[in-house]
Amino acid sequence: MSLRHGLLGLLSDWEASGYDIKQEFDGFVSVFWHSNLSQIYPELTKLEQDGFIKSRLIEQTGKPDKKLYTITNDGKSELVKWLSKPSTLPKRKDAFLMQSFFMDQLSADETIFQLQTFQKQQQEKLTAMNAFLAESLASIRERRQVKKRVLIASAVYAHAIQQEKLYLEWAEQTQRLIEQARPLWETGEMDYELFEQLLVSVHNSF
Amino acid sequence: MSLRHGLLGLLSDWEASGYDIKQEFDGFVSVFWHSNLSQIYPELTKLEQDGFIKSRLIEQTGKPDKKLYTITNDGKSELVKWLSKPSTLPKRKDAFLMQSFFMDQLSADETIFQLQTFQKQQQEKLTAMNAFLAESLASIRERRQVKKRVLIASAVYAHAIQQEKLYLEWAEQTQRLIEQARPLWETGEMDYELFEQLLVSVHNSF
DNA sequence: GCAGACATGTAAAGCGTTACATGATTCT
DNA sequence: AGAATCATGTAACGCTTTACATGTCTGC
Repeated sequence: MSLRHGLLGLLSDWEASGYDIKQEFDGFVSVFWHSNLSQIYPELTKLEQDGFIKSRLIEQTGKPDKKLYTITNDGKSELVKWLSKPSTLPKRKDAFLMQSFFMDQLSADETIFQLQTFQKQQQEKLTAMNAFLAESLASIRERRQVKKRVLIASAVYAHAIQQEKLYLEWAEQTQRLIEQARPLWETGEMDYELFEQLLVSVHNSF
Repeated sequence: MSLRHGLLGLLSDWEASGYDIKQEFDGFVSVFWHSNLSQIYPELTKLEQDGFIKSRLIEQTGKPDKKLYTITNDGKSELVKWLSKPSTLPKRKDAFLMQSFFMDQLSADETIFQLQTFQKQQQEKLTAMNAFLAESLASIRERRQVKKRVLIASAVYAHAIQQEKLYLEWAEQTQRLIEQARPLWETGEMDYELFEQLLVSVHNSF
C-alpha cells in the first residue's frame, strides 16, 4: 500500500500528471521509492475512483493532452491517517550484499574485481547525488523558498547521501580485507592469529 | 531471480531443509534478504527440477520428516555464473523515509512522535544486532573456525550495523531539526536567515 | 490447556516489471 | 535519419505476501 500513499503524498502539495510524478520517482524520490509508469497510471485511476484525487484534462498542441491530478479532502485525510501510523522497520533487499556474502565461491581476484566494479558505479552515483543536492540548495536559496517540505527533503536526501557514502567506503574496506586474507582464498587455509586479527579489525571498523 | 541464487548460495556450503533456510532468512541473512516458507518451498522444488540441487528424505520420529537439499555441480556453476555478473546498484524502497518526506502534513509534535517511535524500535534492533554479532564472534573464536564465508559474513554484518546506526542517528538529528524549525510547523512561516542556517546545518552534517 | 517449535506444502490475491501500442515534436 | 521528450495506457508475466491446511512433541 505504499505506492498509493506515495502518490497521495506527492499530490498533497503539487498538481501533477502521471508523467510528472514519474520524473520525481526517477529524481529526488528515487532515494526511497521508485515505480514505473505502467504501475503509476492504473494506480492514479484507482485513486480517482476511490475519490482520493480528482483530475482535469489539459489539451495541448504539439504534445499529447495530459491529465493533471489534485488531492481531495478525503485523499488528504487518508494521507494523514497513513502518516500517523507507525511504520514497521524497513526490510532490506540488497542483491549486491547478497552476492558479496557468497563471494567465498569466487577467487580473490574475481571477488576484488566485483567489489571494484561496484565501487566505481557507486562513486559515480554519489558524485551525481552530491551535484543534485548542491543544485537543489542553490535553487532554494535563489528562490528563497521557505517550506517545510524543502527542509525535510534536504534532511532525507542528505541521509541518503550518507548511506551511499558508507556503502562505498565498505566496498573499499572490503577489498583491502580480501587482499589481507588472500592466503585464505588462495589455499583455503590461514594462520589463526592473522584471521582473528582481521575479524577484530572488521569489528573495530565501527 | 535473486531468491533462487540466495538459496543456491546458502546450499553451496551447507546441507539444509527449507525450514533451516527460513531460519537463516530470519537471522543473519535478514540484513540483505528475506523470504517466506511459502515462497521457499516451491522455489526449492523448481531448483531440484532444474537439476541445480538434489534432496534426500530424512525420516524423523516425534517431528515431521524433512527433506535435506544439497547443491549439484550444475547448481554450483549456476551460482558462480551469477556471482561473476556485476549486479545493478540496489534500488531502495523505504516506507519510513517516504513517510518522513511527507511529514510536513503533520504537526511538529506528531512528526517528532513518529521519529521517536522509529528511534526506539531502531535502537532495539541495533542492540539486538550488536549482541548477535558479539555472540557470533565468540562462537567463531571458540571453534577456531577459519573460513572465508565467516570473514565475509562478519564484514557484511558489520556494515549492516553501521547502516542501521546511521539511520538511528538521522532520526535523532531530524527530531532536533524539527524542534528548531518549530515556527515553520506552527505558523507556516519562518525567518529566512534561520531557515538558511538550518539548511546549512543539514548540509554540513555529512 | 495453549503456545510455540518443527516440518511441508497449496491457493489466492496483491504488487511490480517488461513488453507492447500510439503519435507528434525537438534535438543531434 | 534516428533518438529523446512528452504523454497515456493495456497485457502478460513474475515475484511476494497472506491465508489456509495438517500434525506431533515440548514447555509453561
